[in-house]
Amino acid sequence: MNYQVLIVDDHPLFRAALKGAVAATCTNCEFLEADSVAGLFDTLEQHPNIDLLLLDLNLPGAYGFCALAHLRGSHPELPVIVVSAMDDLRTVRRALALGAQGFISKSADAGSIGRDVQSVLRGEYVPPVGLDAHTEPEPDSAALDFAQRLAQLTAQQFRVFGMLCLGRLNKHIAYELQITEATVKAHMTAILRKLGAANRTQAVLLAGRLLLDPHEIRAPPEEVE
Amino acid sequence: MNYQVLIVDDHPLFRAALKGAVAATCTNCEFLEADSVAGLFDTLEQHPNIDLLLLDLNLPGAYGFCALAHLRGSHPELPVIVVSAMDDLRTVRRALALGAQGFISKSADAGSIGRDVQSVLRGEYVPPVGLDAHTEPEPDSAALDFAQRLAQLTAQQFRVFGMLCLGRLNKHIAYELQITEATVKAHMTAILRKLGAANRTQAVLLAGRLLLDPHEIRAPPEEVE
DNA sequence: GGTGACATTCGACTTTGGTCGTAGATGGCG
DNA sequence: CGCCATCTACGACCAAAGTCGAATGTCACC
Repeated sequence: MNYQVLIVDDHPLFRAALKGAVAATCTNCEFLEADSVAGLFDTLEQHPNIDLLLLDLNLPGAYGFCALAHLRGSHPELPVIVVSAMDDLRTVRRALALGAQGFISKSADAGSIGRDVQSVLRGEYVPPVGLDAHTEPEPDSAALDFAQRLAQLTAQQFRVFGMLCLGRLNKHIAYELQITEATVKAHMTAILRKLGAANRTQAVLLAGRLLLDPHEIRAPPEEVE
Repeated sequence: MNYQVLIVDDHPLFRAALKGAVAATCTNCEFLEADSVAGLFDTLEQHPNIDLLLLDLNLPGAYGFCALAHLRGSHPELPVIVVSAMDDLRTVRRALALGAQGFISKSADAGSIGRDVQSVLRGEYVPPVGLDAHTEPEPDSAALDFAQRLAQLTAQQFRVFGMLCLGRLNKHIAYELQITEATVKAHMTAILRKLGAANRTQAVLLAGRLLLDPHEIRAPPEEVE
């Protein structure tokens, strides 16, 4: 029985390196690749039996933790290992708090990466530095609340949300998704309701909670919903 | 000849502590206080001869580095010392890159605070840990570019910008500032032009550059201006 | 096969946002 | 003083955003 592992990173060389590191210790692994958030969700639709996802945090589209948050809602059974160049304690803690099953620093060596992947595949991964996603105090309840709201979005709504976070007009979004502007607006209304925002500007500000350094920000938008 | 020192922090106790620390080593200092960004600029208008500003980064209104950026444009002659609970190297570097004359960690003791303030008042402040704002490599050119754009805003435009960053409607902003919605829209048009944004959503996304951890974000809004 | 829940799509309508032109107020400068 | 630049303010006009109701399709479940 083969494992199907999906590697998502925008850097082809790094995807190859990751693949090599995992293949060295996991002889029965089959690999899939994606280089963007859109490609990630497309691949998940076409291959519903993927066993593990290796997800880079710095993907084109500036979703940051948003993609992870939505993954937890749309594919709750799929284990995700976050791969990131940023590996400070706060980033690790947030990734685990948002539902990642593991965290791999991009500066880790191939051996430990292979071992960690194996651990997650067997369901026995233990986060480093004594972290425990479940007993740790919640680092930022506002961010977690927003993550749960993001998880409620449907696939199409999340695509719209992604382009909203790029500052696109409804017209552009409609063109990209090959639908009418009226439909985009309908999705937008649903998105705003689910995210608890009064308009798209507030939605973007809220999304900042999953991108921001929480120590640098305060006073979220008031009068929400 | 007395120095006029303006202390801006939302915590009254901490303002008092700062005042005490400075007064201990600076016997000819006169103190002014403000607890918000609005109060800061109001005070600056009423007292044009202030010699030094102690500015907390975590002020109500989520301006983050935006207030500092605008200060550099609207009051280029006024020295600013940033006071912050966050004192990691990146935060210090960014504050100095954005034009702060000094940086004081909130965990510093009264003696060193007094000494640093004296140094800045005499124009001979040297940033800690071997940092030099001028020879350091620019940490984030996109953020610096946006800071320069922010510096071009007029006082009233910056007030509008502040409420924009809270997700307010033009109607609310008009009510707060006691002007017509038409006027707010005119200011908004000027703001968008100066910031290089196509609409308010992009303006908020751009503002994120001065609030965000730059390592966590990528892919700024495209098709700007 | 029927039924209910929900995703997706869209059009008509209202509200909000943004541009343009304009006018008064202010303040420096020759 | 007259002149120019700038800030502030406003109304009229058009574009974008957002709401509501409704049609279609899908899937699970009885």
